[in-house]
Parts: sequence; C-alpha cells; structure tokens
Amino acid sequence: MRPNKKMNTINPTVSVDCVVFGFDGSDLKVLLVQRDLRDNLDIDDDTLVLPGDLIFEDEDIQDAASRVLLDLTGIENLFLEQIGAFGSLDRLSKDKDRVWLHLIRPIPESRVITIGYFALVNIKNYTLRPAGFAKHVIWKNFNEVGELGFDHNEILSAGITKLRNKLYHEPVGFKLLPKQFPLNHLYTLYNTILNSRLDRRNFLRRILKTGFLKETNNFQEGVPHKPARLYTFVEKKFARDNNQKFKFY
Amino acid sequence: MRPNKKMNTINPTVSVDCVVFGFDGSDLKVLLVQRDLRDNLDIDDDTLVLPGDLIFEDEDIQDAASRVLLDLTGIENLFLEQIGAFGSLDRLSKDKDRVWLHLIRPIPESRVITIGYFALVNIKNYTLRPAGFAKHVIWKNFNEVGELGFDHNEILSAGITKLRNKLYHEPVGFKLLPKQFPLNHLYTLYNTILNSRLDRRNFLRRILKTGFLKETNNFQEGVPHKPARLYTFVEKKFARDNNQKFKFY
DNA sequence: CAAACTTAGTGTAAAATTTACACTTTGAGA
DNA sequence: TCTCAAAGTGTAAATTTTACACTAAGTTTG
Repeated sequence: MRPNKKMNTINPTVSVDCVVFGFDGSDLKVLLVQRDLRDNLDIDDDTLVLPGDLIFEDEDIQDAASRVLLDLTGIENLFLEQIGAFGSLDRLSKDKDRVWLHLIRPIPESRVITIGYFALVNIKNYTLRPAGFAKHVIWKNFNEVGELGFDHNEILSAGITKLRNKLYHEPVGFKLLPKQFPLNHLYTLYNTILNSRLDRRNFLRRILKTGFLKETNNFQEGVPHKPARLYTFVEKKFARDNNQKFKFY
Repeated sequence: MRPNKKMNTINPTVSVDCVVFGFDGSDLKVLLVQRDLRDNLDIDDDTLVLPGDLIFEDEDIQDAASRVLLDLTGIENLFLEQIGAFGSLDRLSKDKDRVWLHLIRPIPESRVITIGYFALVNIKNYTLRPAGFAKHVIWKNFNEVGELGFDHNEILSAGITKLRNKLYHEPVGFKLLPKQFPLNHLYTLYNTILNSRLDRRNFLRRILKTGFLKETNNFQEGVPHKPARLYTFVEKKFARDNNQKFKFY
C-alpha cells in the first residue's frame, strides 16, 4: 500500500474529458456541457465543452471518468475506453477558457494534462442531470458541433475516429441501441456514423453472418408500416470469439 | 501565452515511458534500461525498465519522450506515437520500485501518471549511450523480456499490440529496416513480429501491389548465395494515399 | 572446374468473398 | 379494399484470397 496518500485531494495537473456518443435513431449525438456562470457572476460564457474534471490524487483515471459521467447522467458501469492523453502546452490558453479556469479552479494557471475517454450509451436509458457548474447538459448532433472550449475539438475528433475504427472490427454499434432493435436501426446507425450508404442487403447478410445477432419473437410496435422483427446482441458469443477478426460492414 | 510558467521545473506527477522496437534481421528487439545503483550506493537492483522520465512543467509530453530517447540513443526526429496513459494507483508500489524511487525522485511517493510512447527505429543507425542512472541501455529480444519494473510489462504489451495492428494497415515495417533492403528481410520481419509463417509468394505479391516499394539496381553484397535485389520504400506515395486502406500481409 | 548448396525469383487454378442489383410481402392507415 | 412504407429476400459476375513447387543464379567446397 502507498503510505502518505492524500485521500480526496485534487490533483491539479491531471484531468479527464469524456467523449460520449449516443444515437437517437437518426443522428449521432455527443454529450456536451455548457459553461454558465451568469446566475452567479454575470459572466457571459456559454461555451460548450466535453464533460470532464480534475482527478483526485487517490483516484484511478478511468474511475474519474466514470465519476464525471455518473454525476451527469446517472450511468454506472458504462462502456468506457481510453482515447489517449492530450498535453499540449497551449491547450488551456484561449482567453475565454482562462477566465473560466480562474473562476472555478484552485490553481487556474496550472499546466494540466487531460486523458480523453470514450463512451457509448443508449441515449434513452438516461436522464441528463446538470451537476456543479455544468448548468446545461445536452445531447448535441455530432455534425452540428461548433468550436468547443479548450482543446476539446481535438479530443472529439480522436473520439469519432476511434468510434469509426471500432465499428469495423468490434460489435460496438449495439451499445448505442436498446436491448432489442430492428436490423434497420443498426443499418441506419452504421450509415450515419460512417457517412456512408452501404448496400442494405449486403449489410444485413454480413451482420447476421457474424453470429452476434439473435432474432427474437418480438416485433416493432406503433410503426405505420410492416413491423420489423427485433434482434438482440449475443454478448457471450462475442467474448468467446474475442480474438478473431470480424468485419462488421 | 501562459504567464507564471515555471521553466524547467519538473512536474512530479506525469512521466513518459517509451516502447522502442528494433529489428536485427532475425529478432524483434526492445530498448530497455537497467537500473543500477551499485556503484553509488551498493544497492543491488538490476531490474529492467522502459526508458522514461518525469516531464518538465513547460514541456510537451511528446517532446519529453523525444528528449528521453535522444539522451539514450542520440536519435532525433524519430517515428514516435502515443500509446496511451497509464494511471493505476498501484503502478509504482512494488517494493523494489519504491526503493529506487526514494533514491532518485524528488517526491518519491507522488502519484505519477505515465504516458506511453511507441517508436520504431533501424537498430543499426544508433549507438546506445547510457545516461543518468540508466547505466546500461540494451536491446533485448522481445521474446526474452521478463518481469520489468513498475507497470512496464503492461505498457510493453500495449506497445506490441499497437505494432501488430499498425503492421497490418500502415507501411511501418520499413522504419525498422535500412533505407535499402531485400524483400526477404521484410518478409522475415513480418513473420517475426506477427509470430506467423505467411506464404512467401503471396506476401511478396501483396506487398509489391501496394505500390510502396520501388526496386533499385542494387543487390545484396557479401552473402554466400545469390544476392537479392534491394528495394526502397516510396515515402511520397504513402503520404498521398494516406487515407485509403491497405493491407500489408 | 564441377558439383553441391542456398536463397532468389516466379504462375496458376480453385475456393472464397465481395459486389451489384430489384421485386414481392406484409401490416397500418385512410 | 386500396394505398403507402418499409420489411424481407437471391443470384450471378467480379474480385480477392489461398494453396502450392520448381527453376535460376551466385557462392562455396572439394
């Protein structure tokens, strides 16, 4: 055991920032928080940023990412993977960002290295809950994300690249959908994320051939057309074949 | 510009560690340093670790990795990519590691997050030069690496995974070879790194089809058999086709 | 200088995968 | 019962991948 550890002391030099993707059936969404000090300080700053925070001295970095997301969404045990470390010297040096840091950080001029994390959630499972200075937590269309605070556009960009690569090799699309879903939702999801228009029949054949999908006896309800059969993802089968390479589109 | 920055002050909470791969014609090698305080302090510790160091407050993390490798090998401008951040709470807590840290670190019990970097070099281009407490800098056969200090086996393991993935998608094998090389050296390199025995003719056909290789009019010298034609890697062509997907084996 | 040795260098046919492509079925809603 | 919208389904051609073995050329040895 490490002696002298400082329980719950903030580490002012390392933070985490999370790129959380969701899918609403037609658009890819990113979880963002809007900085807002107007109520407290009449500071006019509505910059959007990725959810993130400094870590505690005695906190695993991935746990820190989990904590941030738990606060904002109530999600526990979500799918979370590291993107990488971002440590440019100028990453906190935009004027608006520095004003913000001076208002909320104990050591506002500290050089901070941030570790980016990547999460996929089923958007309908969670209710966003503003926490701390994050007055507004929103799902923003990925395509409509403008300039974010700090170096968060760079982190987001690394996140979307990771998502696209994973989609090819691993069965991760399912994490963005409900437990049971019609195949066309999966198809739309792939096309949306990849900016593509895959051949529908070939896609369905391939995705079924992977063996990770099991048909259920349930069908869509409330749709004004023929209801599609719902499928589920077979988690166990993936664990077993984990080291093989599959193609998902 | 950030005011109040502390030039050349060490940041005691963030370090870099480098996984440097080389290839000697038949084996994959990793650059390791041997801790040795026997001359100074009669401490018996010959543990091998990855080359690494704490970063400076005002130093970009990748620059820190470059600096460490420049010190050890004299290499500048080498191919360097981030592996990721490693931040387990117990990563510095092995007994021997703690003794070592107490002897060389200003704040030995500090919680340190390390950023892993990945490099590929042509082993013959450089002469290893011991620096600081790294009395012995060695190329170790990857297959013969035992238990390293700290969490360095974990970092190395992430490094080899990255190497194997890159080998598939990007023309990186060349970075481990001299400017001009016979195709069979490339073939051996792939087989060694991937622990495979690829079909030789199919491999050669494929690697040539990528268009990244150009034949020269030079041939091997001093070999006791028919000398093979030497090839070079066409760097420009890769830059141009960078966003396409290629298969390299 | 001839024979033996070692690696270089080369092609093809069968199998598997990928691609392109369009119509019928089904249930809901009017 | 008619219309609408998406569901569901097959095949043939093209391409890619795979499996497989002998001859050529230069070096060394006797």
